[in-house]
Amino acid sequence: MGMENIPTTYDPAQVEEKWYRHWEEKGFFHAPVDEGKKPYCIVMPPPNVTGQLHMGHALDNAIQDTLIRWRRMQGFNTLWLPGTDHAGIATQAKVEESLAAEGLSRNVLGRDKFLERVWAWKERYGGRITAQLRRLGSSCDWQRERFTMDEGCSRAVREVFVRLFEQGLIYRDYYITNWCPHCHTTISDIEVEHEETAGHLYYLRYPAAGHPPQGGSGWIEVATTRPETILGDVAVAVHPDDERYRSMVGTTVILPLVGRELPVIADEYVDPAFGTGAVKITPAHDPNDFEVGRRHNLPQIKVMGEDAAMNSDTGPYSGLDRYECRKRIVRDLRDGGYLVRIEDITHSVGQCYRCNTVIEPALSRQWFVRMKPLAEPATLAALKGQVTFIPERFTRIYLNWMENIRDWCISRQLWWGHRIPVWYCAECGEMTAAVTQPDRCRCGSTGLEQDPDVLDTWFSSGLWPFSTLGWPCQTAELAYFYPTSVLVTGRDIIFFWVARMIFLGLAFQGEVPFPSVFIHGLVLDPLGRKMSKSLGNGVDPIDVIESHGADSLRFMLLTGNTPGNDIRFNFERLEGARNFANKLWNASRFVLMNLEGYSPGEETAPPILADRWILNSFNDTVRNVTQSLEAFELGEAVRLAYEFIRGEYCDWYIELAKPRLYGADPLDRALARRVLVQVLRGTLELLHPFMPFITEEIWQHLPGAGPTVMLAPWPACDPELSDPEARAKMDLIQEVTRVIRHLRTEVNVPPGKKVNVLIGADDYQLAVLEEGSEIIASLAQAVPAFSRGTPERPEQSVQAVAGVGVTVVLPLKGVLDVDKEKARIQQEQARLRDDMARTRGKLANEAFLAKAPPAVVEKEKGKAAEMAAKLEALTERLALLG
RNA sequence: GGUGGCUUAGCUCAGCGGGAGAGCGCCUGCCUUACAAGCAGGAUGUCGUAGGUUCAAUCCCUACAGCCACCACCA
Repeated sequence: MGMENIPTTYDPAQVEEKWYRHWEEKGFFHAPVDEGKKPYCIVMPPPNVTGQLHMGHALDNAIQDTLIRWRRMQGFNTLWLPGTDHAGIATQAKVEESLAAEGLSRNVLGRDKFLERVWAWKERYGGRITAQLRRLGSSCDWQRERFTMDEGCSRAVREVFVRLFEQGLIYRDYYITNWCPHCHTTISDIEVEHEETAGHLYYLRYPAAGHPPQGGSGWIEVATTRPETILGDVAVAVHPDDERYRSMVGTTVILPLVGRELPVIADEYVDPAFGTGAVKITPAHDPNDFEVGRRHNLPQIKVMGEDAAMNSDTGPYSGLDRYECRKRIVRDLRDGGYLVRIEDITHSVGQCYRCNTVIEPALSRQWFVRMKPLAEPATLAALKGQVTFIPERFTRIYLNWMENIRDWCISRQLWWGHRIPVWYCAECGEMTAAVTQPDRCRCGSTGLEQDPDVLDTWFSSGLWPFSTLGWPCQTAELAYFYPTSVLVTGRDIIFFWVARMIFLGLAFQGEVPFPSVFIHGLVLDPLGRKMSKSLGNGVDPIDVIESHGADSLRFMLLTGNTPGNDIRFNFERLEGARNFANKLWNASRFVLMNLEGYSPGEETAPPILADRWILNSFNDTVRNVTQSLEAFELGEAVRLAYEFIRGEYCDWYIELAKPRLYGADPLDRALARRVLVQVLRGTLELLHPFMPFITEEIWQHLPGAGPTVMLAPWPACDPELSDPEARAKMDLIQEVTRVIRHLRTEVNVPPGKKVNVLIGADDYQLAVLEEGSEIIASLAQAVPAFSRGTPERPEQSVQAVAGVGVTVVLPLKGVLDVDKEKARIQQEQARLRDDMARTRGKLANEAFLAKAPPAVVEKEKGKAAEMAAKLEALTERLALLG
């Protein structure tokens, strides 16, 4: 390979596509079942099938790909299972929009034709996001790609529905649900976003019917934010203990404008301190009123239709939009003398999470999942540690939600989705739930009609960890890969998705779908705002890949933040990442340029200090990176690798190698080359999970490369390479080098000019520095000489002599006083021994072992081991000091 | 109303019981035969406030303040 052809700047565009194609074509992503190997599996959170990649996806997938690539190199049989979601409301809305542009609507087309259009839409845009995921470098098993509405997943959906139905865990009921007047469907509680909104509180006076009771005022005053709903009022409620209204309970009042007589009832729900302490009750249009209505057996009067326009039962208001009606009602109430006053108020108003339309609570017949029996095992699983959230605080959030969970409304008045597998008999009215369409009803009638509604999108994604592995068939994949190893997702969908996968996994597989849930934050814009279409502040990952490369994007997203925390998109850091890739590129160029005639097996001299030092450092890095990955600290892992490459390999080792490469000793030259290559190769392997493309490109250029770095064994920590002595010596040599460099600038010695240096040191240091004198000479442009002991009045010597530009007399700060240093170490050792005794005592204490959770015991053990290691290091250090 | 998070160098953020750090920016000097997307050197911090625990606290505990997020049925 001619290195002259390797350009001095790294160009991602030249290599990314090439390698991705290579990997995919060679089948490196594919994971067949192999009982001889340990499985490691992640199911990808399925993005919207017709969506486009955004930064959230980029972060999510960068994390997953890093974990997957790392485990794959560790020798696990690694399956990253990709797929897409049909995204009911979102996709249907998009297609409806495009129809509207043609002057069409879904109702004009009819259900079948409309669905054809959606499928065509899916065909057209369905490949876009998966192509974009490839550009990120995602090493998923595309041969196993799934879609929530493919045959297998649909089968699983029907199976789950029918089984839950048969267990009585799915029921159909008239209930008040969140109606989106724009999307024309019910949505579940978590799909409603509450926003603080400025509104008005209208105080209205309802006159008493007949003669006012003794002591009464002749009317009752209620407060409402939605005056148009008075048309559906059926009662006025007060708190049972409220003295002000006690005499009125049981009497009736007249509903203004309508004239209906309403009973005054007592119910604990009313807060006497709010408004007037009297509440108008509208069971068909408010969830609380609905409950009150049920308790008191009140009628439910609907006053609005699907568009949230007033219905035909509202007389003069019929046909008016709800807000238009509000204005009219207020005017009419004022004219009639019923309006007492209007107050400004800010209150939280529910909006549809898709279209931001204000939700109208509405009464309708819907399907629900009974949550209590499903939530209990899911709660227990988290309490018992069968599912662990990373970071841990999300466990509480999850538990909190699970414990207060309400029944899940799963029916949607949409067409795009899994149609509810229930058929109604025209003859007897019987409902039949079935996996496949039944021929006839139990009564014998063939007049069956399927429920028109479809299921909530999250119903099918909730089955994702097992439906994608073949369930309900007991496939080899299911047995082998379930439960999966970890779930990686954003904290915004813990409720929507994670919780549902957990309880459905427990219900149908008897096991949690994953032992760990790794939660990451949102990617915010550079100013810390959420990226959104309406703000137009989104950054397109594909643009970034094109300008800076996928590796840089991944590096930027993975560094400098911690699990669960939001991350700001930051162009400076992106450039930093690109610069780092370039640094890596050039360091590699340097190595490759110096390999002319190199053969891996050639004879070398025994390692010298510099080699021992870099190998020790590399070994430490391997250990620390691996440990960080095991703790899901990806940012820390990549930072460690970064610091090793920049701070040690590039800044020092390469510089140390230069004179050796150009020198006369062939054995030493061979040694330097060998170590340069060995460490570079290992570093590329460590970095590969984070920056797959550039590492593959360089790795392939190294002598003895295999088919792919993807399948190279993950670097192992090698006790043979551990060499604290070399580290200690190099620390001293580096310190001296830095001090000389500093003094050179202080006294303005021109860069190329050599200086004579006189260094005072103790015996131990003298030995070390003499060993390192060549290093100091070349890296500090100095001619070092050493003297025993501290030079007198060192600073003055520096000034006086350096002014001439020839000799620098150098004191070594701090390290000179060996006795002091020894004392310090001994003191620390004593403290460590103390701590260790305490920890060991704890670990020997049976009461502690019995009571403490396993995690705590493990932590204590870890601490003990850590202290032992520290102690050992200190002992070595002490020995070095003589 | 409830819960959680954040507050560390000019900016963006790591760290987290015994040395206060990185990147960018800034200052000085360098195109030194891998890299100016670079090299060498440098300046910069009462680690939000007040208490407490500890031999030792930026890190643990308590309270407070400011910002942010989530949850909640305020009519």
